[in-house]
Amino acid sequence: MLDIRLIRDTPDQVKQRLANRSGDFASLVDEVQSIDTQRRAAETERQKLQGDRNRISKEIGIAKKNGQDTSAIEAEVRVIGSRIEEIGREADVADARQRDLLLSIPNLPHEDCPVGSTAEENPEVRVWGEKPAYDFQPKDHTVLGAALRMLDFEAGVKISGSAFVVYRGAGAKLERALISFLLDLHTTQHGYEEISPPLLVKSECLVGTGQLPKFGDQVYHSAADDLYLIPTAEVPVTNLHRDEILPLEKLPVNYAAYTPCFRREAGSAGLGTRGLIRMHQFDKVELVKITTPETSMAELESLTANAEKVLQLLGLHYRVIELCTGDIGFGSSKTYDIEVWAPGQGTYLEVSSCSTFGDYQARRMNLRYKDENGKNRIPHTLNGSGTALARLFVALVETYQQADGSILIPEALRGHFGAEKIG
RNA sequence: GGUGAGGUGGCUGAGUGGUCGAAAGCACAUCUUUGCUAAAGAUGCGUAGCCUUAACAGCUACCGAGGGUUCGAAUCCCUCCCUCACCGCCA
Repeated sequence: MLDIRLIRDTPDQVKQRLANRSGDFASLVDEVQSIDTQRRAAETERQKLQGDRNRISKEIGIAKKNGQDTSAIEAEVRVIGSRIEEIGREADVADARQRDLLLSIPNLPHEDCPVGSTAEENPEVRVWGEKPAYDFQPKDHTVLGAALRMLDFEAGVKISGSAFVVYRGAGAKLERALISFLLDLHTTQHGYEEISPPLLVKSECLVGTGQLPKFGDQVYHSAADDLYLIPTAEVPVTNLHRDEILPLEKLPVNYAAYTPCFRREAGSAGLGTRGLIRMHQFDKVELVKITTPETSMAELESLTANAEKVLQLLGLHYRVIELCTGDIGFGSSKTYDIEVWAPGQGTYLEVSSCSTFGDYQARRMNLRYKDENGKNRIPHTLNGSGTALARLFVALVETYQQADGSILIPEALRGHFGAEKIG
């Protein structure tokens, strides 16, 4: 969430920067401001009264020790007590309301973030490789997957409904090989620590990373236990340090985690019509960093480079775009998307979204670090997919398909897959 | 799931209704002294909020969480959570 002091001191600047996002947040900022004023007035009054009560209660203790009658003075404190209760309720209500409001206001886009209103205005940052040429009509991964008995969409529907899939045979093995290839790359070449977190988390975690309270309809929830299925490993992994004060030496923190991800995709158009591209459950290797504010922008570049390395090693053509202010996520202050080319689709597919959240998530989860002067400061959090598996699977299979319907395994993956081709 | 024990500051640990935000020790920081790969002493050393300031200071809250009793709660009562041990069940 945003720093209330920033809103208090420079409300117009805050509103101006939020105005570049999609959605209107000016009225929320106004409301936070007026609640904050009320809250502080009530808080000040409460604290003054509490001080009075503490002082007089001490006097009662002393008087009683001296054997004096204290009934009059006790009655006086009783009046103060009921007043404290009254004003305290006001303060608590205002405090809760203020927190709710702050949790509903998105992060400020970074100064570097290109201004724009829709995805069409996202600038292309760079392109790697080029679209492969085929002397035959490249097939869609659903066709290839069915022919090679790798993907069974009917079985997914039978077991769990639309937008679920069963990987089988070489498909299941390819998925597994990709996971271990990605984890090995990031842990041995890029310096990340591997994390295997719980897939069910408490609501506090989702508040911490920003999915709650606004996007509760997008996550699966087990009401009986009040636990949520993670929509991304970002949630449990970033929250590893919720409510902690990290020593400076521990920064930057670099974590890589493979997990399945679960998304309800409520309101998404085209669910279930395009093979693996948008599923309720998909695998992903996520990269998470916690850094000092001074280094976060450089770390965003290296995080993005780490994710790009995956596609480079697999020889997949991709481009990097930067999201404009109208398209970045709720908690993000700057985001790069990596889109891989899928020949069978004839489109680019987003396989990674690399963002810095500035101190936005850290403030929500009360995460801090001690700086060189021993002062508590708020670190920056970053994350990016390194990469999403289902779409990577699509790009890989479609890119390396051969005229005879078989699929070549790129060299970098052969050690993990244990064969040179499928089919 | 059952029974028992317990949750106090970075750690250990005292504190069962009244100057307790909390003794003591350890760790840590600064300073002093002696000197040499260490010792002694002094001082300081939690988090958040409010109010202020050039800066300091001051006030309030926090002893697992929430509620209750009371003029006053770390301390008494209730509910919940967690940890440990043993038992049961189980991949």
